[in-house]
Amino acid sequence: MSGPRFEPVRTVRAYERIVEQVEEAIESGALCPGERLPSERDLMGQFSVSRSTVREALRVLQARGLVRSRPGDPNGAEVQPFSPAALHKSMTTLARVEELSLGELVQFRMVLDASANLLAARLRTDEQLAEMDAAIAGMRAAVEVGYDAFSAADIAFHDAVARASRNKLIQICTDVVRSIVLGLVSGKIAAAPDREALMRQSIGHHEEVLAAVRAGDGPLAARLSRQTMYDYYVGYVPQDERPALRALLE
Amino acid sequence: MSGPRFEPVRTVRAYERIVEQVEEAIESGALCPGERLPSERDLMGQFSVSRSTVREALRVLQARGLVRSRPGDPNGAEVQPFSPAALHKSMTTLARVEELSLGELVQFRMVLDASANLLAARLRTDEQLAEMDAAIAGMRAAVEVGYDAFSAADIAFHDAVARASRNKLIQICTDVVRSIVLGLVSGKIAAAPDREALMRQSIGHHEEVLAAVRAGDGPLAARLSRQTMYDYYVGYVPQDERPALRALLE
DNA sequence: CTAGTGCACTGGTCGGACCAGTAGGCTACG
DNA sequence: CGTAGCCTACTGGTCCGACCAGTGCACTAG
Repeated sequence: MSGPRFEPVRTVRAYERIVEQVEEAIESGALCPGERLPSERDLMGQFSVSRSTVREALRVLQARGLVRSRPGDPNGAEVQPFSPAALHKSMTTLARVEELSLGELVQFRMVLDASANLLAARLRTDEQLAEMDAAIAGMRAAVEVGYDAFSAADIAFHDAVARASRNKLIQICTDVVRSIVLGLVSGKIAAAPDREALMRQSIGHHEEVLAAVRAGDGPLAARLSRQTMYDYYVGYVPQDERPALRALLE
Repeated sequence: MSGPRFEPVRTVRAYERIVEQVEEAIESGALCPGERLPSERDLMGQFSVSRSTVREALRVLQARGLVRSRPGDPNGAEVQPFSPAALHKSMTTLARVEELSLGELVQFRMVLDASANLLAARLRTDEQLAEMDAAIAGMRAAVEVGYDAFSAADIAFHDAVARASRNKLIQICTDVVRSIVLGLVSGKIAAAPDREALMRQSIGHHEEVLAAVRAGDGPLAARLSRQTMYDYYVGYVPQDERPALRALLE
């Protein structure tokens, strides 16, 4: 039997075709960030569809972070530079819907940050090293100011390390996962009675990590960074999840 | 001067409010996967907006993978179980728009896979070990069959390891990044003249990794897995990106 | 020459309409 | 009595026309 193998036909909605075409134009570089799409009324002519259909397509493109439209703008929707906002959104959703635990998130940060340090120890430039120095100086100055300033300086340090890894994926995932973790625990940290001691301890740890990066000792920097993050967050991770975190500390 | 600090008012579109409400209902668990939303005509009553507005909201929710609607379905849109499809989409966009290089992608896979192996060596169950055995047996059997079957068995192995890590984030990111990498190189691998030799070499490497996981030697499993992936993909990575990959091999 | 005012356009929203599907109840036939 | 087939009452997808509140720009009045 088995005649010609027919595939089930997928009915494609009109607005999906529009999304595909615009997406292709953007991803291929035919449309660059900052450029404008034609107005909705023009697009309905070009695609031979109604404005409702054009608008549904634009809503999807906007949800994916590719374009943005402003009411009243005499030009059409603006092509956006890529931002991890969409990535962030879907990962946040994942964290809430799939019940990603704080332990898993911290564990993932340990993996990413350790890798970034491992690579940074080999690939960092002197400028990046200076950025890390400045970030730690900022942390030290921020102890007196408050937790928010401290956290900002801490983020600056980890961002500098991530950039030094020269891997954009590591940078972006680091950023996304960190903001989710901080959203879960920053309130608790800010309210901790011994937060000043925690901050001072964290600064010492960061200095050790930076010394390893400066010395070009990647494995050491990775191990120290894992330990640093473990110590900083372990207090907020449920007891039964801690063994999984310790599994990363050799 | 400095009177009361006024914040700029953010004009919120009607459809965004709808998205927020439905999103909240899903993420809080008030709406579970498989449940149905009211029909669009019901929703326009509940939200006191027109159907166009309801539809734009549904388009956004659908783009985020939270709901799915079928024409003709007497029930409304169906709440979807979380799928990494949206994550996959935004990461693929990132890869195209931001010109994520193959080197960065492979490097990220090395990081993820090594971490998964490190954790799996400690946390794996006997069943998961059996799955990995079966996957390698499948790889061996598939050498004669062809590259597609081999690749499928290879994927099964890495999936088993990722599951054994007990970190959902690692599992999902592994899946997403792998499919992007395979989309870039699977054609080249399938066409490689020496692909049978490559497959046999890969099987040997996987066996070594599995032995380390079985023995509970996490660091060894991690190192071997990095080496395995490096050897498998290095031929497709441009010369100038290879040093960054080797930086992960200590 | 500048400050102010319209105007022509934008996107956001509304309401109504039609179509092609689907599901499930109803009917008529075996 | 059981079932095959039709029928209806819905669904989502698309279209149309309209109105509103914004925005940018050209034009005008001082």
